[in-house]
Amino acid sequence: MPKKFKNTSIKDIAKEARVAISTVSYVINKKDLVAEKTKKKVLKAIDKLGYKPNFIARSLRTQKTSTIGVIVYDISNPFVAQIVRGIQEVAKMRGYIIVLGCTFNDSSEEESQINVMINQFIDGLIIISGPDNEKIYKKILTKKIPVVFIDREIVKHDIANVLINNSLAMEKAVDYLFSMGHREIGYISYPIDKQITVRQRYEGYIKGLKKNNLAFNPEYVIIDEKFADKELEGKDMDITFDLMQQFIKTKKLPTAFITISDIIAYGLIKALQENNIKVPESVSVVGFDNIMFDDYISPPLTTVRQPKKMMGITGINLLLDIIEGKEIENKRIVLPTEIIERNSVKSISIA
Amino acid sequence: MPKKFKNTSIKDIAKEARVAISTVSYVINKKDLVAEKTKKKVLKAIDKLGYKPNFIARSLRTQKTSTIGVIVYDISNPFVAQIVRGIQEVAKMRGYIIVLGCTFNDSSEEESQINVMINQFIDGLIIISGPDNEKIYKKILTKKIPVVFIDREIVKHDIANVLINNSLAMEKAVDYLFSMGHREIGYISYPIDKQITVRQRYEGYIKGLKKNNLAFNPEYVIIDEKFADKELEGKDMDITFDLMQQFIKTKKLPTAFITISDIIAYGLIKALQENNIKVPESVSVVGFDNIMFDDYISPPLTTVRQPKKMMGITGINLLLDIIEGKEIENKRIVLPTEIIERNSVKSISIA
DNA sequence: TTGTAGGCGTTATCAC
DNA sequence: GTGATAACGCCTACAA
Repeated sequence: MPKKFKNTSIKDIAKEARVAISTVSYVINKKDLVAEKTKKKVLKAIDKLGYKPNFIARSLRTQKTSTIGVIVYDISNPFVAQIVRGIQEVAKMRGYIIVLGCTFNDSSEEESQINVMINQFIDGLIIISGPDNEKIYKKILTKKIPVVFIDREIVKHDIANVLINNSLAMEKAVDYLFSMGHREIGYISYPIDKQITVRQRYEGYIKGLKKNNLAFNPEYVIIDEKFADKELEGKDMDITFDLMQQFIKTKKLPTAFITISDIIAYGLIKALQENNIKVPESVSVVGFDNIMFDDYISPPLTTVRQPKKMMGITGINLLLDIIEGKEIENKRIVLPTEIIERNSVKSISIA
Repeated sequence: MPKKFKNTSIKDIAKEARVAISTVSYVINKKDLVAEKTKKKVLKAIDKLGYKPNFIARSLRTQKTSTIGVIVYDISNPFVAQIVRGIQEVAKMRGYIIVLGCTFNDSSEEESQINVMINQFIDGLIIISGPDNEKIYKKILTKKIPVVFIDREIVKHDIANVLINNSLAMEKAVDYLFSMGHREIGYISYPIDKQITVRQRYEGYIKGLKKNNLAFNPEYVIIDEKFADKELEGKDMDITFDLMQQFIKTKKLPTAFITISDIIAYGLIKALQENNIKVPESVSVVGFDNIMFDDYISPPLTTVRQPKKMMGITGINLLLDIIEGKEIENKRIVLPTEIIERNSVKSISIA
């Protein structure tokens, strides 16, 4: 065992400054309760001994840790990294510390991580995406721990959310493609039964089709269980690529595809190009998320922007407001999306 | 204030099971010290009341938190995200929790983050990249807190590192380009005076040039202060793009560029293409890192692979070994790199 | 304005 | 094998 260096404690300061322990505590916390003269003495002692209050002891005493847990499914996904970034920034600003947990979309892993965190060392929790999990929602409700979910809608319970309008976003994507003359619009998605978010997007797609009097063609939609495989880390691109290689060989292509993530769009585009199908000349594609590489692939990707960083910022602010007992007017915050036009969609003339 | 739910404590269990507090503690920790019968009683009580030991109290008592801090400069950078991922995986396996801090390459921010963490609530620290900072090294040394740096070499002090051989990696990149017939090799990098790592790469570049009897042409190297601007989040691509737009207008291009990161390479390629300069037909480019998008840009990027996840895994294992007092044979671990050939480099015939 | 003392939930050291 | 009790470092009544 590496010998733990005995840190100077409030006691040492008291001795050094020749005051009572509580006096030291007062100057640290309630700055104005102590006479100027004693205060100075204490401060000097603190400085001299390089004293720093002990987080752990303080937490034990106050039952607050100023620590908030963040559960994500994959920190190396640019979409979530961007959200975490937003969280991190305001957490720091508001004096909180971030504890990170990755689940890799494994529900049992998620449960265990949340359990560890909830277990009294966290003031609040932010959970980003991931499959629906009723068990966890129940737990959170009974434990009464402050939680906000980002990009994961909980409909049945009164739990705080920050979201986008997934259905509407997709509907608008269809509208957009329609307005560009597309009449055969494909769709690539994760399985829709595991996550409400994903299901809502699909519903938006269907709705958009209907609204524009487009026939729904199941041939054009690719929804595959492989996407749900938790072993495949960040491999959505590769999965899509493989799926499309297959698709191209056996089926007729629509004139455009909508995907539920930019990463999937990347895989799609690559597969298309590898088969000498030009994007956007032969088939258009619109992604989802607007991650920072969209400008740098070719063609630059037209996509639905999610306000990632803002989702993080909004989420943590909401959470901290709850923790700090502020009045919350709205526990379900919906942020706007928009279509970012780049060059992966071509307008086609209507025959 | 949301009323904190009083959690069941070891005391409650003791009462419920009609044994002493210490007995409960024994069954939790030293499983074999207690008679089978009492053990069962206790376990039953624990189960009944849903008791979970309190991390904070335990930490206060044992002076260990099973928490390790990870300081990164930008969590949304795919290179660091991948390292963090490796860290996260083994941390979980070995029973530790990760606390994340982002510095955005701001040294004073880094100092403050490290200070907060060192401040008694962390068993050890991993620091990923970032500019050299003598002050921090001193601090770490005096505090005697277990630390390992990843991708950031500390030469003057006896501090644990996991690294690649930056110089050699670059040298090999030059060799590679040379072997493909290139004689004019440009170089794009962060300022070399802020980070040893970056400087070493530059030295490797120079060395590679010399070794192959290539003249060093300062016209071909782009090293710009803009890269050091901490305000520009994940904007290396954009910075490079702008820099190159300028470069292309005013200077003669080499036949190939080496960059110190794939992200920079992306910006470079885009600028080239925007100016109708074909990659790799007119100029070749080799990146650095091998991030997961390299296969999906066009042309797919030839690059120097860093074993990112393995760097994370190695780093955390080293750290935990130190924390747990294991014998360390080597505090400076160098991991191998390799060139990944894709399609951004063209072999040119030698006139 | 300052000092005393109890307790947050554990673990560890003693006795018994 | 089990039970009492003192710490870990801090905060906060309450008393002085």
